Amino acid sequence: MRGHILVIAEKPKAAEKIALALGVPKKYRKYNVPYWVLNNGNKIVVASAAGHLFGLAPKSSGFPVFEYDWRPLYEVDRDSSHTKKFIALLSSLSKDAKLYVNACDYDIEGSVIGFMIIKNFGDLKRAKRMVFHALTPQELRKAWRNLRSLDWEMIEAGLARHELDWLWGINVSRALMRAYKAASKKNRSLSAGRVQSPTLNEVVKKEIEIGTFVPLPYFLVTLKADGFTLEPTLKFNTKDEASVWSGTCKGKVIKVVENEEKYNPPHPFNLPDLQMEAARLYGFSPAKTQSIAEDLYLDAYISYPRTNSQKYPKDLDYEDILKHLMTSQYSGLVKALRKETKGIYKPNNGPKDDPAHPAIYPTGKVPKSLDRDHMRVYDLIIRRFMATLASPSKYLVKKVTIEVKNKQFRIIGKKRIWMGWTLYYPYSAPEEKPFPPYKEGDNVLVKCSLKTQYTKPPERFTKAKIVKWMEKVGIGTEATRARIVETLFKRGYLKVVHNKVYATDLGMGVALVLSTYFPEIVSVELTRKFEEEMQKIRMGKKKRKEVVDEAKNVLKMLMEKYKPHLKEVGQKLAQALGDIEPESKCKLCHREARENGLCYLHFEAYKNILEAYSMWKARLGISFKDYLRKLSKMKEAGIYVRDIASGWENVFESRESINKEQ
DNA sequence: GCAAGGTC
Repeated sequence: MRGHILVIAEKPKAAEKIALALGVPKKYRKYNVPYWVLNNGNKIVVASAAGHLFGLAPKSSGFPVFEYDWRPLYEVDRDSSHTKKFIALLSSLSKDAKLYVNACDYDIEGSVIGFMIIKNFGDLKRAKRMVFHALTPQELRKAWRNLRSLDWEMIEAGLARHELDWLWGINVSRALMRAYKAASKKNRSLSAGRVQSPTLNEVVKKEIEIGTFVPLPYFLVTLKADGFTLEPTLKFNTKDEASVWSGTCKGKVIKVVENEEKYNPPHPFNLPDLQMEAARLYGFSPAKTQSIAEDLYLDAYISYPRTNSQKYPKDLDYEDILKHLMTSQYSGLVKALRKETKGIYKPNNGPKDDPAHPAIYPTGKVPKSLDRDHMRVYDLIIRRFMATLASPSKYLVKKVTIEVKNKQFRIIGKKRIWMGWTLYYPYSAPEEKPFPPYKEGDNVLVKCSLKTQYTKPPERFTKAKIVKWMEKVGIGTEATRARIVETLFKRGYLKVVHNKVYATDLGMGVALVLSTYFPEIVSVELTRKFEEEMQKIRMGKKKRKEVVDEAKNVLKMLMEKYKPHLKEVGQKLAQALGDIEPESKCKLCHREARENGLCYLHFEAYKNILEAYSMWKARLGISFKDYLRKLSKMKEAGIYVRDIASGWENVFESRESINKEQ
């Protein structure tokens, strides 16, 4: 192995593609890890990492802690024992190499992964960076001809990202644990971080909103003709306004338009879209879908799933994939697709992109047997793939405009006249609606019905919706979001009932403590700030040390301010976990009383009840007592609102207060 | 023991 060039990829799949692009490689195995050797004038050895092989570890168990080391990941993290054999191989292949090429993904993490390997086992003075944005042979050969010097700014930015997350995460987590231990004498894993804490805070905000929600009454008038509902329905604040629309009225058809509407195929799957669909159709959590997709990937049934892209690779051989699928249960659909496209495949690529990986597609390898859940995800991917290549679906749409009391309403009928992509992926096909039988000039009898309705609280999160929210606000990555949501459950901050997410007392307590003492960490802005700092380092405008020192100073200051409150914070957390009782209890629950003898949740509900009454009185003319009676039984009303409403006389003891409110 | 980020 003397004098070879060692090329380091981020993962085995990429290593293989690089090796195949650079020549005719021979595949070897050592420590059960594959690597490739080829000769194109130089002896080239292509091997790979498996993501990060090194991680940060504290130098002490103190608090706060600002000293850390880079250590092999398998020493630091129990779940990373598989990285040991990669380290062993890379260490062995690094001996006597004349050049080291970092060929990991071209992003700050890839720069760190390759850098740590070369730093530990090779020689940074004889190192180069290979820069490519797709794993196609052309792109890889071009990158090989244009090897760059080591990308120090990217490396520094990546190292800083690790250090900042570590400093914030470990210190704030320890702050929580120290406080809890001081109050309860118990050890318990508590945590906080740049991504998990804003996520927790968002769920807690919604929990409080739902729990203290007071519905407002309004009046809804629905118009119907021959069983068809007219759009829109009418909303009124008072019964008087609504009563104009009652009984049977005359309507006249003033316009009938029939035309064809086209619906384009869906976009190729990225991971968030796949997770949403699996959640919608099968109730799978994002973590479950991701883990299944990873299994399918490792068995080579589908392409790399941890992607945000909605675009297939430019040179993807669609016919080749379909040809293989002919031997599967999908052969009927493949035939139909070939027929309608005449073999010309133009995917409906979406707008989202990912520098490292294309959208998810099936490789064509047909699984022999899959369990039910794997089959469901595989089926979604196959069908979605075919649908993206198919033609738009067509619907005949009949829009009838009916005038009633000088106001225009519509009835819309929809009939599918061309299946198009909905044949392959029926799960998001637009719904058919019966055709209204009217023609222009028809007189129709319209029946009005009046209903009292109540506004609804915001919808609860599902796990999939949390992941979607994280994506929307730009925190976490494809690979980490679902995992971080699971962390919140593992900590006992969140729980799930019938697929809906609830914040626990502990979760609410932690969110409250963090918002009070470490507001930065519950804000998505911390991620923005990190990103700006990384950008500055990459542009050479700032040094890693400056950025890290600034963070250390901010944290030192926050911890100094926090320390005097350690005891009360600990008590709060211990109360939330039921380890200790509060000194003065809320009149309605086990929580600590704050105002009017109520905890902060019941007090918030109390305020909302008082505030909403004027609206109820104006709209329904209801007495305060009846208002409370009604609220106590409404499912739309928050749980704390119902507690207050049904316990009002015990809590406030008097009709006097009731009369006063009237 | 605690983060977030890669990937087996």
